[in-house]
Amino acid sequence: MPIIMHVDMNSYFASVAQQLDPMLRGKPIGITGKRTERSVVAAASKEAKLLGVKTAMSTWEAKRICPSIILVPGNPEAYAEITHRFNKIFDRYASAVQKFSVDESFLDVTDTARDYLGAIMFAQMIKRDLRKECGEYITASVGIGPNKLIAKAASDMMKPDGLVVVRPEQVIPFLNSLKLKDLCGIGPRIGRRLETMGITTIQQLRETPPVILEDEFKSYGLWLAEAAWGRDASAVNGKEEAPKSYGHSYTLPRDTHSVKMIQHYLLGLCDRVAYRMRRDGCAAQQLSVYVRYGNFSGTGTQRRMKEPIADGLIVYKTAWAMLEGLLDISNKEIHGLPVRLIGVSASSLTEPGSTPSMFTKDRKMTAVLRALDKARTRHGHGAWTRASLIPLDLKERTSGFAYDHEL
DNA sequence: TCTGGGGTCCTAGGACCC
DNA sequence: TCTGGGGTCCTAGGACCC
Repeated sequence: MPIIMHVDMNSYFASVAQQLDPMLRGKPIGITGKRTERSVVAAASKEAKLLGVKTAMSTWEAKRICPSIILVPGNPEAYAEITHRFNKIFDRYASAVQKFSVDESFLDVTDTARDYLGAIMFAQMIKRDLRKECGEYITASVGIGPNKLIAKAASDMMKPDGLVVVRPEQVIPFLNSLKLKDLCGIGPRIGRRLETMGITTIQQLRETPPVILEDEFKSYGLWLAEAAWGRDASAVNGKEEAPKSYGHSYTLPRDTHSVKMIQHYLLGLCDRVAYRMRRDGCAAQQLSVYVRYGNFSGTGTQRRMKEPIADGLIVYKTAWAMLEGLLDISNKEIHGLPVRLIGVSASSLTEPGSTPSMFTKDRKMTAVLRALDKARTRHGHGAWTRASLIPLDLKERTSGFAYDHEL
């Protein structure tokens, strides 16, 4: 029987901010995107949580509930650095480590810890190493169980800095103490659908014949039936998988009917997507665009490429043609609902490292892109920007809009 | 001026081909 | 009374996770 550990960093982004900046320690802080307006709290410090701030709450509401909150823009480089450090710690204790997100990992300690007592010791050693090597403010909640599903639910039970162990014989009583939504995989929609079927507890889910669940949820129903018993056969996958898509989206500074404004931000998004593809030596065979309107409804479309693309301008021209088909446009104005957010995503990627000449036929352009990419690799995304992105940038700034000019 | 931004996987239905 | 059937590609949309 496997022994799996799930390590979940507590208030991760906020903890990193407090670790790096002593002025933020002991204070209610919220981490936002690069912009604080029209954004949400990606992570709240424990002080902010005590005052009622929750993850994913709009910054607007967070400020209303907790006027003393300090909003801090995220610092992706710092997270990557600390994530790298704790991954090195995990490698010491586990035969396989699977990164579940930037702040969560699964560890297979079956062969290294040997038994649950050994796993508990490992968990304590990992916590000690984390403090020592990542900082006093970086703490984690650890769950230990016979599979990923149980380990993950266990780590959620005690926060912050918790350690919860669920031995195989304790799985059923443990599950019976949880709510349906505590299982990773049962979100609000599935939860509501189960409720309309009269299933409100994990116990009831377990007593429901799998075939009924399969009828309602297709193959997902069979997964639900297994999950109700605390079964999860998926292994800890230690291999680093190449991304399957690269996407960026952006909520505009204000809802708009302006074609120009949308084209402006779209070009920035496409440039970023294309840059990441070139950096990783791949190209897109499928492109998706997405629009969210002012009333939060949305629509999208995707298109197969005749040949793989990785040039920002080509990505942009394609994406705009697709977006144009989605929007009702005449006289450079969009009709109907104003646009709130636009997004672009590149998928069906070619094998990394397989891109011959960056998929642009123009050799001069290839050389230009290569030089520009080099500058970004060395000096960051702000190293250069397209001239066409500047006018609106200045206009935005003089009109008092705070917005990310790196776009 | 309530509701971000990054991903993954699955299903359904139509087109198309043999 | 009528409609083939199976596989694959493509697009749209929905669900989940952090």
